[in-house]
Amino acid sequence: MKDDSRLVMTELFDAPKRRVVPVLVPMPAPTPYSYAVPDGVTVTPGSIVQVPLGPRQVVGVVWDGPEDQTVNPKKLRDITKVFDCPPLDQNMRSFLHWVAAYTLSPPGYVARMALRAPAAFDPEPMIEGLRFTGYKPERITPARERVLELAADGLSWTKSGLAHASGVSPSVVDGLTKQGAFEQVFLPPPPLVAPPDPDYMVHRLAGPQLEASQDILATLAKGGFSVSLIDGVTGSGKTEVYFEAIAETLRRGKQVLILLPEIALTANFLERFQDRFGSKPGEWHSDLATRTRERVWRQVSTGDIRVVAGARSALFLPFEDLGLIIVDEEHDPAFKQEDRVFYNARDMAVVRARISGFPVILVSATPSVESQVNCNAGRYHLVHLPTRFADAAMPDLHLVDMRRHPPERGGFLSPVLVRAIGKTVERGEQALLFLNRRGYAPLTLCRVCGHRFQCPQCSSWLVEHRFRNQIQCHQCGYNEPTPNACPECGTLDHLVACGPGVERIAEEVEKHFPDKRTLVLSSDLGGVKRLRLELEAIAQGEADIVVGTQLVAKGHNFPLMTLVGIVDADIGLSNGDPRAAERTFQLLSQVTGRAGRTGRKSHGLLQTFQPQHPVMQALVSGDASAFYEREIGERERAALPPYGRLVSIIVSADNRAEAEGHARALRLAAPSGTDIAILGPAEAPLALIRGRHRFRLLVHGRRSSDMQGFVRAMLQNGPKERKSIQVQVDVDPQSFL
DNA sequence: AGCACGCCGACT
DNA sequence: GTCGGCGTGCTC
Repeated sequence: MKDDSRLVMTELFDAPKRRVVPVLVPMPAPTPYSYAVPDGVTVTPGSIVQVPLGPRQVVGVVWDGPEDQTVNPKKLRDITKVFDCPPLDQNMRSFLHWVAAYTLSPPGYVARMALRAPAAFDPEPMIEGLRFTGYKPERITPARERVLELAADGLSWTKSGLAHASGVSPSVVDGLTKQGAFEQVFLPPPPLVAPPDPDYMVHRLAGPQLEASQDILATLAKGGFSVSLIDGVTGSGKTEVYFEAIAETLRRGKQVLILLPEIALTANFLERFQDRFGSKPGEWHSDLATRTRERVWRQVSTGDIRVVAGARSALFLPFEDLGLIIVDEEHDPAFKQEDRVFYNARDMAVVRARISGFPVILVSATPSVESQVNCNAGRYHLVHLPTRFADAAMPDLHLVDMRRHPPERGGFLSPVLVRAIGKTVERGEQALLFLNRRGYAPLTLCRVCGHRFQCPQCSSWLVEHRFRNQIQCHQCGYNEPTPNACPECGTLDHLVACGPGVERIAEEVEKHFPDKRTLVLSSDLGGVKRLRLELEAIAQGEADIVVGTQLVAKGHNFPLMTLVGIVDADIGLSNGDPRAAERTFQLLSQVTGRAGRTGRKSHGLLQTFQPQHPVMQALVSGDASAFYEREIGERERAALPPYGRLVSIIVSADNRAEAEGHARALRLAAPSGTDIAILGPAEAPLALIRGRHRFRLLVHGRRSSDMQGFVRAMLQNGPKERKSIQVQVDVDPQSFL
């Protein structure tokens, strides 16, 4: 016994004092974990390290702050490895910290978003190359001759490059190497993209475009943090304006990030960039090959890539020296991430810029109401581009009152629209019909017994798809072959399709114009390749009438399109979403903006049952200011009840079903009359839109019973820390700005 | 998040 | 008698 205690004492006194640092690991712990730093290893806050976590090795970031004294020293494990790459700098760490606090997410998850490149943390390996030694083997064949001719300049070649360039097989080069004609050299890996040249092809701007760009450049010249919103109609040249801001930032030696909704990150955009800057930007999006992703990450962190065009996750790349963020299509809901860490990349871009002290430019033809409010309040600087440039006129938009001009029985197109299509195609121009509904008909029922086809998994309606001869659930993906008998009463051939989808509209169009070429554009017909081919074909004039879903709204230009018909402008206006009107306005503006870029006169016809609706009025008048005023007022009125009752509860859940389970539990637990809004953190700014310091609560809890108890207690006592559930209260993000 | 442990229902 | 469902707990 005595010996034992002596042993313990000895260990206590003699154990070398290991340096301990906090490390953020990719798991939902509320604080960093502590790890020991082995002798001879140096780390600083921001160092990217590999550490053991349970049975596996994970990537983490050495974090700021003192080590956690409470952790049992026996549990401490050593850092396995420090990666040879630039540590995340102070600004980046502050940003990650802020995002974690604001989105109420575990900091380890947020950090992981910055480390989404499995093997990028060690330097790229050198490329093996060959260089001519000056020695010519005695046996020279014609193939060898060609190789040596090329290599005679003494520059380094890769084996495959040299073989390819001289038109021989790599084994010829191998042979020459064996003979001693080449020595092995190591070359630094080539950059993914050449550095962009800010003065490669300067656009000559004029009129409102020039004024807008001077305005933006003046803001940039002041230096430091700022937010500008470029508000300009489709075709007004917004891109050229922000390209000037990019050029100026590049001249100052800083990196630039262009955030785009994933779908807008097209070859077309990259080419426009290349035309202006002489090389393509680095790309960052979800279907990048792993290898490319790693190289982009690496070269962004070392500063080799100067401009990145990327989807929302590009915001978390570790730029070496970022100096400008552009958020194009800033109103687009694709900037919201709604799993794990909930954030809106547009807002987090503003925060990243604020922390690092550089400008942000938001860009949209139809700004979000939030950004409009921020402009009105003077927080954001508004740059207005009111007109299209050159000969591109805005299309003339008109409403078709469906009560006065009803379609033929069984049809969905009013005679007014049918006539307009006829005139357009007779002139040899194209017409686009927009309907945001895939398939043939959104609902099928039995005429005999009234049975409605419903999804067995999730109870939404099954949508008939005639092209595929299937009925599908658009919610969960369930599908089965289209039946011809009613499963309820067994009656044959008495199933009736209710309402239109794009396929049904195409059928109606073909009936009216049997000798014209009608094409359906819908996301469920083939992959990206086929879609690209079809878009190309349309641009070449190989279709007369195109019937399309939402995907026609984005990016692609159809030069011959002079008529856009909105089959049902009212869709989506009454679905309970507080942003329904805003979304409809944005979507329809985008779709109608597809027409009229040709210099020819172009038209848009919007079929509606509500011609007086503010959205319709805003669209046809071309003046959205009254609409925005009204929307802002509506948000005010819809604002959640005052603090003291529940304001909003942001539920952290694994998936949507689970979140809805929590919502049900909350409604059960709360006394009747209590308003409960369940919002994701990405939605929270909606409730906070006027910048009032309302409180927001988060319940981190996974069990409905806990939630019920929590809600009861909170309604009695007011929000405060409880031991079984973490409650965080934080304030309006605007107070940060 | 992953992963292990542990306790009850249907089957090689 | 085992295989495997997911509820619970743990990782510095």
